Amino acid sequence: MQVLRTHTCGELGRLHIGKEATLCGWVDSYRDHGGGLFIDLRDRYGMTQVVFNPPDTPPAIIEESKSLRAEYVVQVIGRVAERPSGMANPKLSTGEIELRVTGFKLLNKSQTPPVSPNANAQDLPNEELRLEHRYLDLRRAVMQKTLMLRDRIVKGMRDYFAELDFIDVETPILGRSTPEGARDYLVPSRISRGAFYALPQSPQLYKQILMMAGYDRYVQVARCFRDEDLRADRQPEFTQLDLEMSFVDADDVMGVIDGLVAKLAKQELGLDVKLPLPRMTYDEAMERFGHDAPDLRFGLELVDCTDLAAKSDFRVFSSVAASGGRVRAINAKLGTEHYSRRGIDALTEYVAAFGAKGLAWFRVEEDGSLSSTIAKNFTPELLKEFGIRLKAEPGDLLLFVADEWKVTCKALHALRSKIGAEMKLYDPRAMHFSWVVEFPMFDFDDEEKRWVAMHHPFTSPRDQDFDLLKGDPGKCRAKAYDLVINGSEAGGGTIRIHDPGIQQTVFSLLGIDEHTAEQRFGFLLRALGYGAPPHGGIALGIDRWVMLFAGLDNIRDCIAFPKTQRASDLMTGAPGEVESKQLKELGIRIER
RNA sequence: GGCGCGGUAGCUCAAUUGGUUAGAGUCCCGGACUGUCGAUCCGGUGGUUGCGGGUUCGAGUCCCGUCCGCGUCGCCA
Repeated sequence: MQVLRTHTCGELGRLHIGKEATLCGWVDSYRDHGGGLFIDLRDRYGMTQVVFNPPDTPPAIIEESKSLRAEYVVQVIGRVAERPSGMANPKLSTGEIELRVTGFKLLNKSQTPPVSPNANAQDLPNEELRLEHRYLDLRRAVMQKTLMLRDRIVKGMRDYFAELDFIDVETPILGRSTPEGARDYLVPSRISRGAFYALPQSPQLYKQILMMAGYDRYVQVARCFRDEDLRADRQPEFTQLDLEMSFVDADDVMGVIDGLVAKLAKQELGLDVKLPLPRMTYDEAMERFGHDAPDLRFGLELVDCTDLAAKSDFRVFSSVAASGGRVRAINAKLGTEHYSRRGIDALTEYVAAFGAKGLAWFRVEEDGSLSSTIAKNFTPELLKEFGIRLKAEPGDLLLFVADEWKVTCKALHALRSKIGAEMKLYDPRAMHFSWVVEFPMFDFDDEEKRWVAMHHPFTSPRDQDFDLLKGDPGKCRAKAYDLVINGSEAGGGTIRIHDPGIQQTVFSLLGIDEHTAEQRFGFLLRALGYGAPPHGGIALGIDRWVMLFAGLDNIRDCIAFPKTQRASDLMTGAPGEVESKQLKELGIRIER
């Protein structure tokens, strides 16, 4: 047969009635009625009911069709026919028609699949099996839907930037290790024995060099690698839409991304996103939400009560206030109904994982008074002040964390997220896009007793903060911006330093002396000395975009061949051992 | 590395306080059936309870260790 198929399983409809068609696909399910047999034939375009029935189908073919099982691959030739009245299936896009078989060929058999491509959500096999037999798992309609969404998102991005004159430039995968930042994946060099390449954590330095080379708008769909522990939204290799622009400030970069967000939100979700996207400074985000990527789909904001706490006789509050810590709270509106004493205990246990030593709480009674096991430590007047500060109304649950600033942020952010989800304070299908800007340049590493770059060492401080570099680095703010979708960091970028002097200053502040800087970044410093344009850019986490656009809660379902929590590939068995000959060539001996 | 959840038939799950021969649905195998679409009906096969040790008259169940998967803290410029 010359033509294996004339149509796909998703395209036949009323228009084709009476025509002959040849379909190929997988047997999704079969229904044997003795005299005749139905199969649902599936490919990535859809499903079509195929009928083996006299008089259309010759007896020999009907006999042959009896051996069909799930996932057999078949070719069927037949006539497209309208289904008998009352027999249409509204669940299928092709449900008004069926293919009445006249010719048939079994293209391949299948063993009984351990992972059923047609399993419904509650009978989904465990993930271990799905990953081991990924070729079967990827046949499932939701997986195909997600990967097709991913394709449209990436294509949408590529088209968008191409229209804006960005050019796609590939950068090396084999690069050089930079000790700052995440752990590198290393690749040993055979030729330079004892030396290693590192897989890129991002194409950061290459894209800056491209700006210095005059390619003023660069874009790349770039694979990135970080050898850190995995999470539901984190894989060791992931994909970024990476871009860089010359002669721009932060507003220009955010403006470009605003346009992309609007385009893709319209294209994929039918949403009209209002531009410009809302912006919030890092300081405001930390104060109101305790996190640099706040979920703005709901309220439940943090409220500072340190001044009131200082006036109480409750030692936990007063001592924290006296020692420079913070007492902050959230008001779970009408939360007493949702959280019993036991429920509050569970919340207390939950925040303990984030370093909070306890969770103080008050219920707001019918008369507006605050009740709690700790209420006796507060005067009625003070309780009233707390109530006013937190806008307390009957039925509300007030939850306090008293600790150093960082702990109150972590614990209350986690608590806010948990309560927001548990009390269903937002529509899970809602989408919220925003920017968080003006991040601190540096974070003080308490263990190593030194400043570390919050973003990366090439980030430019705000113009008005240049003097703070030498005076008070902790107050210095960066030209940095993170794109936040539903409480997830969906992208981040900065305007870079283009002045070699400032770059040196930042290096020395980070404890990178001239010699080390020369060794690691000499090429960048030299390039800065040959007419580097002001430049900046951003990288968007494509896997996360797909996850959020698809409404999924884990990133593995957005990646065709993901890794497990132990960073292994259950299908191929990677990482695997290698021949001793290979190790010998590389001069590597394994310690056991 | 820490904490938590899970691992029982090919698959999804159940199994009371430690107690008879570890069950159900589905898949698979055989049979019946001319319109189903989660087809239906009848019959049947199928088990190293992840692995190793221990306690016990007796372990899927309790204890110790270990492997694997998931979530999370640390980590992730």
